[in-house]
Amino acid sequence: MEMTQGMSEHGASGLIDDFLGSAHVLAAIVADAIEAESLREAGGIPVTLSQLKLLKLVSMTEAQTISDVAAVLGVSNAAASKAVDKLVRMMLLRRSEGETDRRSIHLSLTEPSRRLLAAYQAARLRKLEQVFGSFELNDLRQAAQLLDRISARIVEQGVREGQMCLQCGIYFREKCVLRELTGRQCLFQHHKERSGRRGSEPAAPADMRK
Amino acid sequence: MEMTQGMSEHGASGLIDDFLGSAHVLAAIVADAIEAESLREAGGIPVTLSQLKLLKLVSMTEAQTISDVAAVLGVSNAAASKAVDKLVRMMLLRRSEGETDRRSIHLSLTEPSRRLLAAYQAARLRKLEQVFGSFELNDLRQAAQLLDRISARIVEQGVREGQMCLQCGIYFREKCVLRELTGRQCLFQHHKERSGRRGSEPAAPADMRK
DNA sequence: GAAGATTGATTGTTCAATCTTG
DNA sequence: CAAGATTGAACAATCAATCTTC
Repeated sequence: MEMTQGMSEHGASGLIDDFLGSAHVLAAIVADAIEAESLREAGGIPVTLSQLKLLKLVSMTEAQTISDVAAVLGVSNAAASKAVDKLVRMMLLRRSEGETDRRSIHLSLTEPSRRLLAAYQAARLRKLEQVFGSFELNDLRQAAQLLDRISARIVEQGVREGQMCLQCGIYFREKCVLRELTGRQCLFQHHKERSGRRGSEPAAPADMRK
Repeated sequence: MEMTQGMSEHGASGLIDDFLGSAHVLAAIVADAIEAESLREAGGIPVTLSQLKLLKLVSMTEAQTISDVAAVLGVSNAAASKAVDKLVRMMLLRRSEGETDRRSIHLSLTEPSRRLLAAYQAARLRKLEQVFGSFELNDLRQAAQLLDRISARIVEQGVREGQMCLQCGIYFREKCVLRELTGRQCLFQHHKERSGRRGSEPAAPADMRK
């Protein structure tokens, strides 16, 4: 029974485990007590976090292929197709054929989903202010930087090439450090570029994330 | 095309979103590229992360009720029961009736699962050394502290009382700051106390985490 | 023929109901 | 009858196969 101690001498391994544990716990609690809870408070229609993610994606990019949706949601094409279908039946998404390519799809929000999204954002903002009011922005900035550097390092080291980054979860980011540090492409960005290039609609989501 | 800036006026909300995004991304990447990947490298039997979690729990606490297993895994009792059943069929767990209370269950590892766990731990340690070799332990310590304080604050603020903490994921912690800061109980700890009290076995897992 | 989306079969999850022991 | 564990029905995820449009 060796494999007892810590990483190098002693302590290091325990420290790293603590660090990883802290990051995991924070992520889990945020998802549960901030995101999902805000969603519940947004009231009305019961919607899962993964469904919200889809709605948010649509509001931000006017997504036009199921594959992109799937990648951003982190699920299979099949699952994305079914998820979209369900939201359409719930009247939270509008689905129309692509204009230039009839294989692809154009998704847009409906009034109810716009309201839902806005209510969620408001509830979330309230919670975040309560929680983060007492922390130093500088500390947060610094910590975020460290986390990003670690993420980047893991990706550099460990992930086989040719894969896009799709770890954003619900946090689509204009300025993604992973992207910058690793040169890895991200489907959110990828889609924004593509849909930007063909200026079919102004689309102006304008409500999220400000 | 605005949607660039941030929270209240400018900056704060964007910063917090970035921070939360960084934490989420790190957690996701660690799960994918460290934990799951180490598990794949451990080779032999294909086991999911959630199954590993169960094995690890057993190795650390000699778990004795399905409900505890369920809570720590973060799934329902039904799912836990089925998961245990499957691992038993795969010969990775031994299940016997409780000694004092025949309703409950006593779980223990088998030789193959012991080997699997050890291989996983070794692969994981290798990866962690590669990844974290270049970071300052002090920065990690400090960041972990900040993360913990934020988690604790969210729990204080947002979570309805009477719930246990079960957010550890795969990171069972002897010294959980959430527990200390919030007084909230944790099932891992809870079980350790209980099983410590009835000294039925030395059990000495002793191999994990030290 | 290849890219996109959908459908069918399997697996894993939940909730509700049931069975067993205390 | 309460606490524990299991079983059955319903729902979402996956992979493989299919259908449609380019």
